Amino acid sequence: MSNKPYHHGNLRNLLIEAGIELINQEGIKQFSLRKVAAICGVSHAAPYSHFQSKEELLKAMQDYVTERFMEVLENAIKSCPDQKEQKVLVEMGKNYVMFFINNPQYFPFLFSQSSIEVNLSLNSDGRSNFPPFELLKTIAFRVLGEAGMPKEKMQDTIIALWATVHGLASIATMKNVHYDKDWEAKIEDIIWNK
Amino acid sequence: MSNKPYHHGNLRNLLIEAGIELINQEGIKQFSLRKVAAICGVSHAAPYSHFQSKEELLKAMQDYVTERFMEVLENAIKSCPDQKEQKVLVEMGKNYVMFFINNPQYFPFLFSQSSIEVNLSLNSDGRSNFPPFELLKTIAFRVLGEAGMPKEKMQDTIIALWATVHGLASIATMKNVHYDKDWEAKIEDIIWNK
DNA sequence: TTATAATCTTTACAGTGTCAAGATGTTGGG
DNA sequence: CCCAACATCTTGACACTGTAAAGATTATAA
Repeated sequence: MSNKPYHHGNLRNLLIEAGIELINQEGIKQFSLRKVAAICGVSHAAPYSHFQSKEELLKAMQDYVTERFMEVLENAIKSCPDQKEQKVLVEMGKNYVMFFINNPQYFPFLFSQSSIEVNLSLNSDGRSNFPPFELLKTIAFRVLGEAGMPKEKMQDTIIALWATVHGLASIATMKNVHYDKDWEAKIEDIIWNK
Repeated sequence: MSNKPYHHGNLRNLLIEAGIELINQEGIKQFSLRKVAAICGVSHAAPYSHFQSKEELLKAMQDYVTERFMEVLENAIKSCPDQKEQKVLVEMGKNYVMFFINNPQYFPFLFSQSSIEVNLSLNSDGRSNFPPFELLKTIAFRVLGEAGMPKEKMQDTIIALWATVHGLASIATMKNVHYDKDWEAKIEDIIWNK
């Protein structure tokens, strides 16, 4: 195992962070391996010591962003210590959307090429490789169950909830969105009124 | 004006159709100008007689796909001649999602680079450059108005409706979606229960 | 210390978007 | 009918991309 500096410091992590920085500044369209290498001050082939291909670096970057996304969702859960009914779901939804409003480039970056596998079934043997959705499923399953919702309706409800916040995030991160009110409050209303 | 064959037939339209075919087969990631030119049997620089850049060809292809999308939405409206209450909205939503389930590559193609401008206000001076959303807004505005919904609530409701179907389309077109029931019926339920 | 392995550089190659110059066909005015 | 203007297409070139191979450099372990 080697996660420590060899020659040039911990180039692997540097590439990931510089890559994400590049995505934030220029968008996924302008991203290139050679640019990231140049930013890190190494030759254009150096990344191949840590990643087998451009896709592998992108995958590592996506995992990193997904971890930040998870933290934001977990913050929503922590902010509801009592976890009154569906309040925690609304908070999660709000944070879901706000994460992408605060980092608009992340939405197409995470979801456009989309190696994300989706499993909508609620039993534990059906897992998605996208942890945020698994978290949302788990919390929603518990909250809705405690609220007395029959298992039949739960799957549809959870899909609808996910679709709504996911769609809001997608729409809110398009170009030139004109909206006359405060997003954060508005999103909360929309999720509540579902 | 010249929409007729000059040298090589109507290369402009050929490029658009071949480009969309390529997107369908290999996805947006594998798309290249030179491939499309080769498919059409012309030299690699020939497209520059009809499009100023690769982006312009992609834009024309998006417009073409958007027209097909509009036809599908308009079919939903025509299929509800009585237009009973919200039935037409459910049909539109169902067709919205099914269009992308039937053509999974179209979703990232239309929405990833996303030159789409969004205007969520309901007065006519706020227009999106994405006709499907304008159509959905118009129909929803009329239907919900007839149902007696106050204008205050309409904006949120329409956004929520759009976000839900848009999110469903996004989720349904990810890789390896496992779902244990029939999409078409399920989508209808989800939209109804909103 | 020395051999082995990990890391990085250099060089090379095919594929990409785009531009400039020229070739080829089309059209309209004399 | 002819020729000039024009639209269309080809050829060649350039910079940039991802990636592979070979070699150089440095760390690790025996």
